Amino acid sequence: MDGGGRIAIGALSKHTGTNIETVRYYERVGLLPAPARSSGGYRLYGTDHLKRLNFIRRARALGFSLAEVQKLLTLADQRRRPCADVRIVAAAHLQDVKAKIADLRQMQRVLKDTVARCEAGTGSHCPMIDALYTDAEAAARRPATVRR
Amino acid sequence: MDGGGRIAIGALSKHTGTNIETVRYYERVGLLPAPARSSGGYRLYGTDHLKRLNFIRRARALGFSLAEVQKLLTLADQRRRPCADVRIVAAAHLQDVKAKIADLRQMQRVLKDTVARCEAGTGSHCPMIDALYTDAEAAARRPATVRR
DNA sequence: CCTTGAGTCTGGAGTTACTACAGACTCTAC
DNA sequence: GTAGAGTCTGTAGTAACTCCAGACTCAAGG
Repeated sequence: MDGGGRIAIGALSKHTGTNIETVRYYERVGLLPAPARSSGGYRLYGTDHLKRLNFIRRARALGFSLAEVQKLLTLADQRRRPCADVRIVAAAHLQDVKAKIADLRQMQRVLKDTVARCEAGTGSHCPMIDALYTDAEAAARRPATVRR
Repeated sequence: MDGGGRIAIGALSKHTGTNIETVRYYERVGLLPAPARSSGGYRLYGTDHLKRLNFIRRARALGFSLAEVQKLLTLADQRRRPCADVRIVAAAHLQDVKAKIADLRQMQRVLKDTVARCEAGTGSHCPMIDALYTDAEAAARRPATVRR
């Protein structure tokens, strides 16, 4: 059970839906252990790599940063009751997600309003541009946790 | 009315809540026009710069990318009815924001569930770790438009 | 006039999480 | 043995800043 699947990087990539370059990137930054190599230097992965990579992808899909994924993996690696620690990481991330949703909803509200005024307006100037030039009220107030 | 406020970068930075480095960055990438200089090479800004920088910050606070801000500024600069064009940019961005909210809500749901199971669980293994190792159902399904 | 301390200058590197090459090499099947 | 697909390394690019070093400027006080 030490994983002897012996698959090349392309197969691993396909099985996990991960870009080949991304797999190598994960290895470079230490998320995925360096696999065995063929005589010619090809990476050969086992089932343990497959599992670990799936773990990473799922955590990423839930919005965990690579640093958080690293933490979770470390916790998962040590058998003895990491559950409380895991919960701390996950709960913190959940708070993050909540804050982002709140921010985005605020954006959405202002955007909707302004676009609506834009559609209604028949004047010579644009309500959207006006808002950006002169409103302090709507935007620019909050730090905005969400980055693009 | 061609803006002769003559303030240095630090003052501009304070007035707009923008980092000094960010102001220079905006100039470098062409969002903010290069201001006049003092004899010693200090940047000297006028009220037009102040207005433009405020525009940029408000648009950014609404989640517009710098490329979008660039577009909006160009549209704002040309007097003749850019409102329809502005609305196109803003509406597209609004769709973006909506999609991100949907994604984040999905994340939030799964995270909440799993954290809750984590809190309830008294067994020896962690439901969060389990989910990441074995669930295909919850995560990894959607491409996730939101990046951190 | 000189000094001092805060402000500003430039250029370059670092951040996150990848993605995209180029040019060389390997592997497999025929 | 050769063709074609797969893989290798290393480097550079993306977005939107942020930070740093080392040099220079500016305004006020003595």
